Amino acid sequence: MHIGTKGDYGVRALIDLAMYGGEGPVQRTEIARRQHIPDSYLDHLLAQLRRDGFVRSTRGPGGGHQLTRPADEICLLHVLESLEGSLAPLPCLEDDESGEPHSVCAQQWVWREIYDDMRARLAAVSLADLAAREQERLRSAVASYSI
Amino acid sequence: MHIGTKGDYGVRALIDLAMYGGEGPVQRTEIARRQHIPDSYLDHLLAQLRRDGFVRSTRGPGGGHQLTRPADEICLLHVLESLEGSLAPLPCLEDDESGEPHSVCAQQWVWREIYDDMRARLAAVSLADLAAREQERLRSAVASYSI
DNA sequence: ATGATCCTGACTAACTTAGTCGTGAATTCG
DNA sequence: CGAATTCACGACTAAGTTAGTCAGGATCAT
Repeated sequence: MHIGTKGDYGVRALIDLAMYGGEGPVQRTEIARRQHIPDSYLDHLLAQLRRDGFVRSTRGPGGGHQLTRPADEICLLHVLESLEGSLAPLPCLEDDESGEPHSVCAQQWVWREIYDDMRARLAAVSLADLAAREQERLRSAVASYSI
Repeated sequence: MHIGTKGDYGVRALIDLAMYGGEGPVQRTEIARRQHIPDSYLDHLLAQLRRDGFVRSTRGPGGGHQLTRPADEICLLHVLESLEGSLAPLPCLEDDESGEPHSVCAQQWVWREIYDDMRARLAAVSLADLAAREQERLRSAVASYSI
């Protein structure tokens, strides 16, 4: 695995929707501005997230993007796998549906546990959790300004 | 992180040395043949492992490569970090000596635990452990042939 | 209709990966 | 010594990935 800007930006976009999406659709340009993401790139990330059913979009004036489910029902694991593809650190751990058994490699047994544990931890974190942390981070940043 | 052929081949080369290096130096071409690694590529990997003090090489006829320490004193973590560079899944977790504090990202707190856990597990596995597993794998492969 | 907004695919530059190849340097043996 | 053997090192390359940009089309509220 390796979380690049896709995973970083994409997750932040969803956190943004979790935080500001209460009052109807949020526009892409607004997310891009708030999260410092290139607008044209965010476009692609939202398209991917829509394909995988995390967001719903409406066009036309007043349109924008919304989460399809409550933020506490969306887990980080699924979001990252949507944005980045498989998170497997070794090709031989990839879970492909083709049924082809991947070749065994010398370190497989070590990484199997690490990978399973990683996925379990990521599955235990929801967008709501991330949004709460972000909220707290913003609060403390403002506090430190006002000192 | 992402373990590519560097990490796979390099570790297998060291396992090979752990298994067959008891009787003096092992030649690169011999490792390459046994482990199915392109000879000229293995060259680079051994160079890296030598730079980081995992193997010692001697030239000339009868020369080859040897582990610098007993196989149970070399852990997988250090070997992989030598071959692949930092295993951090996010740039913000990279431990650089420059002292520059990397930017914080939204998911950092989740990955911090995962990364620490991963490193601990990799540090707990030695080349001797890997060699023992490989020995067992070979044994059972031979056994299944003779049925 | 029109203007806001999302949607899609083509394109690109920089970087990484997985090597190959050629030459040089050290060591041993006859 | 000199030839054979083995490692040592750097230049080069092809393919794939990443991180975008850009142009044009589709959809919808008003």
